[in-house]
Amino acid sequence: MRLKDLAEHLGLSQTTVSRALNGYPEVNEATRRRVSDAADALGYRPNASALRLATGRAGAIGLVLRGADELGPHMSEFLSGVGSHMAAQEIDVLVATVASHAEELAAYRRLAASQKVDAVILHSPTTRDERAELLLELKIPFVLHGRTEIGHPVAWLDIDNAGALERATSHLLDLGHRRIALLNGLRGQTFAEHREQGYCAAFADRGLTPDRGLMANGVFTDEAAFRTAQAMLARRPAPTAFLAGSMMTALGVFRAIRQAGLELGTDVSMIAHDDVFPYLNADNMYPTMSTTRSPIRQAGARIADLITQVLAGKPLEEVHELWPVELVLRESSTRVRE
Amino acid sequence: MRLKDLAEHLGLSQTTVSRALNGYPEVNEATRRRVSDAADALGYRPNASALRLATGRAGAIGLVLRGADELGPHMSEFLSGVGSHMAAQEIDVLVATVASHAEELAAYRRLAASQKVDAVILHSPTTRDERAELLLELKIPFVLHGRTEIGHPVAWLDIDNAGALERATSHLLDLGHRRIALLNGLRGQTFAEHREQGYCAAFADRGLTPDRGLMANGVFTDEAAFRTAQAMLARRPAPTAFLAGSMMTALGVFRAIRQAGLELGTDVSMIAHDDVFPYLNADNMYPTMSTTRSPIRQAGARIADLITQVLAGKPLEEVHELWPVELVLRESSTRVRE
DNA sequence: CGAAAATTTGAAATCGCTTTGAATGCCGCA
DNA sequence: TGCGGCATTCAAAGCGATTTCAAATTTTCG
Repeated sequence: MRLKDLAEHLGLSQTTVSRALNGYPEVNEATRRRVSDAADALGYRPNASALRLATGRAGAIGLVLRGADELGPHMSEFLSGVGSHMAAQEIDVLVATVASHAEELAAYRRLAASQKVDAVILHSPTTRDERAELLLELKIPFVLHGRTEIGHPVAWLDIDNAGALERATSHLLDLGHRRIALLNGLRGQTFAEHREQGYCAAFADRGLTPDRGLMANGVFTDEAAFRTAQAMLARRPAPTAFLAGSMMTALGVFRAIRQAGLELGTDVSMIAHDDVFPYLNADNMYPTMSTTRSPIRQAGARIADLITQVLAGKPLEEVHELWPVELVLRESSTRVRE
Repeated sequence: MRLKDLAEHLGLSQTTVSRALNGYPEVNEATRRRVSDAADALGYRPNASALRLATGRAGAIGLVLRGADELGPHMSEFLSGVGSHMAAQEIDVLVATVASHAEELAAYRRLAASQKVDAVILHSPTTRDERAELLLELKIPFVLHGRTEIGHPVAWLDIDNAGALERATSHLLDLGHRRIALLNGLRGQTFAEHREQGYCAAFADRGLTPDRGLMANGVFTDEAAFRTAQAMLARRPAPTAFLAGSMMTALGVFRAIRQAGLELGTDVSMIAHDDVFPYLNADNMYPTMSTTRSPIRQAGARIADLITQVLAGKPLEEVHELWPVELVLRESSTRVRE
């Protein structure tokens, strides 16, 4: 069913039918009704490629995922947040997966050259993100999930990682902990730097300095966390508290604690960052897990929103959102016990 | 940079340039070289919409995700498997998210009507999957991840869930377990039915009958698993072994076991199904987890492959793959101890 | 050498839509 | 009656690629 068929069926020109369906004012209300009824009845929908070619809009946004390891379970949540908002706008989401940084850059170049997307979502930025610079150069609008420091203004949405870690660390310090291990993300990632800043700030506020040996950078897998935590617990004096970068990290740390013959929430404390996965609930862990909490799905939905604003022409300087992070105290964080 | 521009730049017609780039035989080798060099140098890539319109191929496949709860962490792995293979073919992956079954059907109708995709990947089928029937009716080619029983032949790739559970159950029976709890997926899902069949078959082989009260259906979240396992452990006599439907399920069961004051691998055994997430490793759990193992990422990559075969015209009857599932024995499954 | 065949190139039609610019019909009003 | 103005409708020209069909050039060979 093409526009032409529909037009013939109705005894109208393509022009009129097109206008009727797209809500142009110069078409008779009776005609419009007739057209849109027929379109519904016949299940007409414009051919996407033709529409895109004619309008010059791709009607799609891109999301490039690099290696599942880095993304882990976050992505499906984030994606469903994005998707829910995009569907309403008749914009689809193109997901490309790449293996390396170089491939990722190439992917953006391809997207730009073939004009497959109107904008992209950029995530997991580094402090000075090369991809962001490339996107600016390619003139692909984008919204950044996170922050980066490059010359130009960019649209971004981020959670207050520094604030979250400052509060979490402060809380542990207030409970008397002094040797607090930080299992952070990879060095260079903006969020990891911010978390470190927050962590250090809490110490500094109290005239204390953190132990460098208790600050680790790595991927957020149970395995990496297990190894790191195990090594740290073997030190003397051992840390009395852990700040875990993600729920997967928390699982690994938890395992290390048990294997060391210690008890979480009694001998050792932990606060983990929780992106809120529906299939893994901090509240249902045993003991229940204290967390810094920020739903990643909502962030995805909001970013989708911001993308449409950017595409509508809103100045990038005005598209900045810093979301606060809740500190939810549960059983895993308790007063130090030496 | 349009084809026209490139053609003018080279002093050639669009026809020739197009042919040169698309590998048609009737173009002089010297010309072809000249053209493709220029294309590379200038970074020319055909406009995707125009290309699609002209060729009638959408150059994309669709993947509709319904509610993150059902998918959980599986999807990002699966997706990266799919994506890696599709990128090579210059086919992109369109991900749509929907909230309900009805929305999902509507999404397929939209995809069909607007011809946004050449094919789709259908996953998590029910025994008689309505979506599969719709796709046939809409004449959208698809490959099913899983199996379903509808009138027509469909292309599918599935893992041998029945075989996997039969072996896992048999193993537990051989270890002397008789009260083996099965934490299965939702009723109606094909894989859940298959798993139940395998489970029952193992009992039947030994002239035994499983306890219906130990067969539960639910979503694969730690929370659901925890509740179910907790309830089952409260029964008398209590189950001595668990078959967990996923790694998330395993975490929940594990927690229930500990909370009941029991020890996994000693008092209670468990075998979990492992889809192999890079961020959660059965080998690194404590105790290490016995699993039925089948990497979902590979399945995604292979399905991408099958899609291209189907699009190339391979008869659906010939596109069937049943993947065996490994049974990996580790510390969590031991001889029963009454 | 010259006609036929083979090779190489190009002009124009096509894909299905939007949008420009023109045409039609109808009304009111002088 | 006639004409400007308004409300509607339409024919045709894009959008940027592929592809058909024809033309130009070169090669082959009797």
